[in-house]
Parts: sequence; structure tokens; C-alpha cells
Amino acid sequence: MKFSTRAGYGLRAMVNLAKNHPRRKNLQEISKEEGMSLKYLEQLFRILKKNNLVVSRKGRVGGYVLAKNPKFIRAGEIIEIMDGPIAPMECAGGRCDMKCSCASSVVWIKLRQQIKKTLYGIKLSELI
Amino acid sequence: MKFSTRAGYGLRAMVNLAKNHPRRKNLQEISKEEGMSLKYLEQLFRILKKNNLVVSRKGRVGGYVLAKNPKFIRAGEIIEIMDGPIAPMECAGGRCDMKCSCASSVVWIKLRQQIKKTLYGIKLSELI
DNA sequence: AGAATACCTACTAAAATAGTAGGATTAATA
DNA sequence: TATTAATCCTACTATTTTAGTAGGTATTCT
Repeated sequence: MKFSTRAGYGLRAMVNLAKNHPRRKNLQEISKEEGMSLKYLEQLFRILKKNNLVVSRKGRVGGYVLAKNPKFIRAGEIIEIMDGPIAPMECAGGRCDMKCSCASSVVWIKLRQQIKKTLYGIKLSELI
Repeated sequence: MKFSTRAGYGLRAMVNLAKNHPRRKNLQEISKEEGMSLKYLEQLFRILKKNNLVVSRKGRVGGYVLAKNPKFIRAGEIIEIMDGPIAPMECAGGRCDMKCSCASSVVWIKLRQQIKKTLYGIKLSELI
């Protein structure tokens, strides 16, 4: 059981931005500070932007800012965006194609609730 | 974020055995009932046996039984055995090789605790 | 002796992951 | 206007993980 490193990097980058909020910051800086490849960061931020977590500015003094105050961004949002929906098992995602009433699906459904509760219970502002 | 299907199958197989406890049951029956390949089940049970969750008997009337009463087997045990240790991110497993004090690791460490708590809070006997 | 069972090793096809590469676009500044 | 520094975009690729399959051996009851 693992979350992708993409989710890890995404979260770290967002925390980094949050520390700087509400000033703009460019990816080269983040890249240096966090020790991640610039090219890879660009990809990650495309995703973050597409999902309205950050706002960008192009050109010479370009860069990124958080789209909202870090008080209103939850760790869960970031992680689900980077990693896909939280669903520890197929059946927990909604439908279980078993004919039998599969007793073990209880485990996955309960677990999913707990993970979401935990992850959406953490604000970005708490991580600064 | 997903657990492997191996963990899912393992759990289902264990629930199946638990329903039968303390009688012995062979893999062909389980295979039919749960709709999983016999050959694959054999592999899974090798792992379960190696980790002392089940006890086997060879030969004509062979089969498997739970090694303990289902009251004393936790969903978490089975899942960690089939899927590897619960560690949603590298850094949550113990060591984080970041020089900086990585603020986001808090998330993974807290999450790990919650997942373990949830999964070890469920007894096999509750799933029958 | 035969049949049914667990046990073991090795292989493989497909999917997901974690990036890299090379360029196009935009906007401030010299 | 030319340069430069930033975001933006598409495509590719090597590696790893996953989810099984295949074929055979060992054991034990009848």
C-alpha cells in the first residue's frame, strides 16, 4: 500500500508555496529548495493548476500562487488530485461486482472513510 | 492509492475459512465459492501459511484451517502480510532522507497511524 | 496402485510509475 | 525590438509492480 511519489511531491510543493503565501514564486526556486527536477515540477503544476489549486503567471516575472488561503486547502484535496480518488480497493469505490454479499468489503469501505476523514482533516495552513 | 488485489483476495479467502472454522477446507472449494483461480490461491496460501495464519494438511483429505480463533486474527495482520507493511509514503515507514525538516511528512505519519488503527481494530470474527 | 491434495519454482503479459526531452508561448526588460 | 526568463504542452521511455499462468513434485488417504 503506497501513495504515489507524485502525491508526495505535490504536497511538498504546495507546502512550500503556502509558506510563501500570498507572494508569487517560480518553479526554479521551488526546484532548488525541494531538490526536485524542474521539468517534473512543471508537470505537477499543470495538474495543480488544472484543478484550481494554484494560479499562474507567465513570462519574465512569472510563477505560481495558491489559489486560496492555505486555511481553506486540505491535504486530502491535493492528494486526491495528484493520486486519483481515494479507494483502497475497487469495491470501496462504489460498486462491488460480487454476487455474494462480500463480507470483506466492509473493511475497505470503513478504511476509505477513515483515510478521507484523516486527510481532509488536515489543512495546508497547519503544515507551515 | 490502492491496496493490491492480492490483499483483497487474501482477506476474502480468510473470511471464507473463518466461516468454516475450525473445520478443514480445501482450496478447490474455496476456489469455486470465491471464483478465484486454484493456482493463484495456492500461491496466496503459501504466504499465509509461512506467516502462521493458517495450518495445512497434505494428501487425500488435506486442506487448510485457521491457525487461531478468528477472534484473535485482525484484518490488519492479513493485509500487511499480503501487501507488505502499511506505509503510505517512504518517510512514514521510519526514515526520511530529507535534510530539511519536511513538514508534509506529518501527514503521512498521521495517516499511517490511522490506517493501522482502523485495520487492526477489525477482527476476522466480525466479518463472518 | 491410484487419486486428490498441498507444495514449489519459474516464467510472462500488461499496467502503472516516475520521470526525461524538446520545444512553443508569453511577458517583462534592456 | 531583441533578449531572456518564466510557464505551458506533447510525446516518449525505462523501470518496476502486479496479477496471474504453467508445469511439475511430494504427501497421504483409500
